[in-house]
Amino acid sequence: MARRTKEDALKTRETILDAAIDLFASKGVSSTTLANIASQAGVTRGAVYWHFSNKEELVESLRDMVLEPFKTKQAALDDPDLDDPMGLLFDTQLLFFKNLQKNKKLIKILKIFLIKYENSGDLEQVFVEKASCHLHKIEKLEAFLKKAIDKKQLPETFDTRMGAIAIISFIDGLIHNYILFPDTLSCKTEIPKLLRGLFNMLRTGL
Amino acid sequence: MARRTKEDALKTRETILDAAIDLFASKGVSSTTLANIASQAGVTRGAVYWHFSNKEELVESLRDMVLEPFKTKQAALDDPDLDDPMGLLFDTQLLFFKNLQKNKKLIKILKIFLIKYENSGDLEQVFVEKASCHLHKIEKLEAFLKKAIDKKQLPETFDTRMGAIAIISFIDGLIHNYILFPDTLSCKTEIPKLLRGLFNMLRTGL
DNA sequence: GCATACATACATTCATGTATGTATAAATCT
DNA sequence: AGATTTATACATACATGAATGTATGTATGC
Repeated sequence: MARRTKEDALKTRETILDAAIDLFASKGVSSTTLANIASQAGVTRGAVYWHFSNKEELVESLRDMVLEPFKTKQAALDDPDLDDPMGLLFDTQLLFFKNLQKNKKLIKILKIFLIKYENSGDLEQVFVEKASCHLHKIEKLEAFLKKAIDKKQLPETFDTRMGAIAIISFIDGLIHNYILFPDTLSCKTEIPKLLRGLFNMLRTGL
Repeated sequence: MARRTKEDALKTRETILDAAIDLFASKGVSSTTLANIASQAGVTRGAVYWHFSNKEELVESLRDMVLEPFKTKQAALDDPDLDDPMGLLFDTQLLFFKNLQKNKKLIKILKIFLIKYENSGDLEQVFVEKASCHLHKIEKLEAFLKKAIDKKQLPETFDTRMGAIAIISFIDGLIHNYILFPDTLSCKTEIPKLLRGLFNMLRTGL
């Protein structure tokens, strides 16, 4: 049998992607072969090579699946004049975790890139940099914090460099924790509390 | 030429380990071959196989190089009666970063296990669990925080579960940040400030 | 003389990539 | 509308290289 309909083809493509997600998240990217993915998806390597030119392209497809949602959110953060920068930052971060909570597949993909994929060369951690809404680049976050200072939401003497590092580190750690133990952190209670703790720390402590 | 003296053998063993560290840290574990390591070390695969039975054993040797220093420190934290738990916790974490600062090789090895190694199976993150002085196990950290409550260093109403998560996440994030950009964080100024901020957050905020 | 500390050579597996086959959906022609 | 053609969506088969593991050689310190 061959040449299914156009919709059938899209379906197998997604089946292959799902198989890849599961295997990558459990065995790691480099130790899962395209044959593994094919058999898990119930197809042959021929199908995999038809939809993706190689494993790297498969990985990049997964990467896009996580990054795309943030592209839209990023625009709001780049807005030059905001009346409540810190509030927006808080909401954005909370929204990130809410999305994770209701999308189990997203968690798996994040897991792949955070602990199941060996990034190489200078591009290392490129993904993680963008993971929490593209603010992961320290410079961008610093610029954003300066807006908060302008709006009197942070003290004049605030050290933006250290503030940026504190935010990135804390969020990063929370993401790692969430990925390993999703059940220990609820977006209704724990996450907001922790984020509020972080933001209080920024306002009061140095 | 063959059969060098006993000290020579130990020297080549360390040369091989150093080569492995460099290659693993730059290319990732799975994409560096034993032939790569051998040539980088100036020996043949025969030498590598003489000292290590395979790549996995090499990786575990590196793991031991990082974990061993913590074994000793852990004993102090397990002490049932301490008069200054939070102080000890602070000092231990700071010492961790100080060790990183003066041991460039340690940073590389940490980098390998944090972002250049795809952990598989249920043992995933075993290393990371132990990275910050074995306190990474939430239960252990919770028990430790209870000691701090007993000593009135934390409020009676303190949520130890969330406190543990906050500490682990923040430290984890700082470690990741330090590994990627060691120069942005000094153990003399930034790290103590950030740790103090964390500890203040625990005392005051929720 | 024997175990050591390697180097060299060989055999095997295994994942990849590509080439080819093929049935059928879809487009084109009449 | 039916017949023919063509591109599609795979399955199958094959060829290749690369990494591994092991076996063997060998010089030398002990």
